[in-house]
Amino acid sequence: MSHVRVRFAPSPTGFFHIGSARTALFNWLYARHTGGTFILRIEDTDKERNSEAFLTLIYESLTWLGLNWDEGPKFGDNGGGDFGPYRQSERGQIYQQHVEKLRNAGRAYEKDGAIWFKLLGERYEIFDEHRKKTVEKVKLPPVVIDDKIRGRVERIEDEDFVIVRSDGNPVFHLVNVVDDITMNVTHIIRGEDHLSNTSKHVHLYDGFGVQPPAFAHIPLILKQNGPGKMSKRDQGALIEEYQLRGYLPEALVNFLCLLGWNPGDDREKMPIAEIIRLFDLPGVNQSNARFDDKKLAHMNMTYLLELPGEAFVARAREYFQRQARSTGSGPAAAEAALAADAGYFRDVMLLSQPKVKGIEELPAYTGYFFTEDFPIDAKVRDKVMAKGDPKARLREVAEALRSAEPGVVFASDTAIEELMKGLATQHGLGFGDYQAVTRLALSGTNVGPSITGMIRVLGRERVLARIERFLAAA
RNA sequence: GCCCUCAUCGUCUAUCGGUUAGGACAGGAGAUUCUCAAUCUUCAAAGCGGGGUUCGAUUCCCCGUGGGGGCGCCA
Repeated sequence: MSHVRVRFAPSPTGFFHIGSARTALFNWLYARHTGGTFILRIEDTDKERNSEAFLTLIYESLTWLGLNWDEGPKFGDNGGGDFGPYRQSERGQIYQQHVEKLRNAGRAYEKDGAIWFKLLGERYEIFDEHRKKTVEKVKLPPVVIDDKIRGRVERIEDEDFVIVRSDGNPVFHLVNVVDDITMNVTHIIRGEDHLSNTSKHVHLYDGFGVQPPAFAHIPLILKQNGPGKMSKRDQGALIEEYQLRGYLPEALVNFLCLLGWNPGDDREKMPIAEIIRLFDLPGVNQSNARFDDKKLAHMNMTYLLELPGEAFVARAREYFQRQARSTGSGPAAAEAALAADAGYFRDVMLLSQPKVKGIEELPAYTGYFFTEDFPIDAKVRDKVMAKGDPKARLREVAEALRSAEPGVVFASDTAIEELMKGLATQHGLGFGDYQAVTRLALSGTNVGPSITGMIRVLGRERVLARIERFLAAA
């Protein structure tokens, strides 16, 4: 166990989003890399906007991403620790004591019912153009921050600031610093949006007579379209959304690692253990990164392709179950799939695994497997039926399949392939002449898994019935 | 307006003074395949501008420009 102690300190005032997740991830990676401690602290001092639902969402999202915390609120196997409580709403006493300390040291005073932190230096008044009011400033040398990512940063803090609101509630800057002191946090890894606050925090540390911890300000994630940083309202910003869409958490984590960090070479898809081994603060980029959902989707696909078949089937089933509970057009199709024989469902999913880019494509991609009432794509039909004599080809396929040994032919893709290729050579035609129309009759479309696999999985009864029906209608 | 910060293909990025500036996603073309994907090959695509320092700057420094963040009794 190293002495490194880092924390992720979200506030439960909204959905858990990509930016927060990456901040959590980088803290977690650093803790795991150094063998240190990863602390989860809940900054729920904003009584107006807090909610238990959002709190639970934080726990669930972190857990889904695999970012387990060593200290913090209890949730599953996570949490515990000797530096609690880990929710700021339960730490009122601690803050009060620390405010007293500041007052006794002459570093805090009351004004307008609130308590202010007192900067030490020569005072003067000046009109602030931006805020349209006269403010009292303090002459002070710049605060120097030796940031682990950005290097030396200087900023002058020249105004006293509120640390306890007039309603008695302590302010973020105060509680943040007090918690980091009392929880022995050694490295503060947070978004660059806090860089300007850091001068306040350093003064606060000084007020408590404590050496500030190391700071590491990571760049922000920008929204993929339009100006500004990514916020909870942006398309694709919510972690929960990816979970719901059947994304693999390891893919999302891998993608997030690469947004602002890289191993120093060309590798992108990497096991988390390797990332932990290589991750370090100086390796984090300094410039903001734009979120790219296409690249995320690609990363997800590569993970999906490598997923063991049974795991893929389990994920698929989970997704269909969620669809069945949802509203809209999804439930009926999903229920049909879930109502099917488990072995059949499994075969269909295994057949589809190498073909889809994401779990979320599965319902649409496999729909015709689970209903006899599937639509026929008119455009595809017109195209397929236009050349040659597809009906004759289809009759040949049906006849050959009917008279074939079911236990042998329908059990093997290669047997089906040989059967169809045999027909093709026998009639001096190509495999495609048989494939296209058979696919149309069986699925109503020209997109799908291999025709041989499709025939094998659908099975003799369905295949023959579908072809018969198709021929009758055509 | 003030303060902080950043700057390589459309996007994510490699390069720690000397490279034909590399990779990935997205895009184009081709190959392969039973469709569609995947895969493989391939094409196009970048050092923001101006000054310095240096034998030599994408790389170091300065100025500008542009992006981002902050300037709450929000966190």
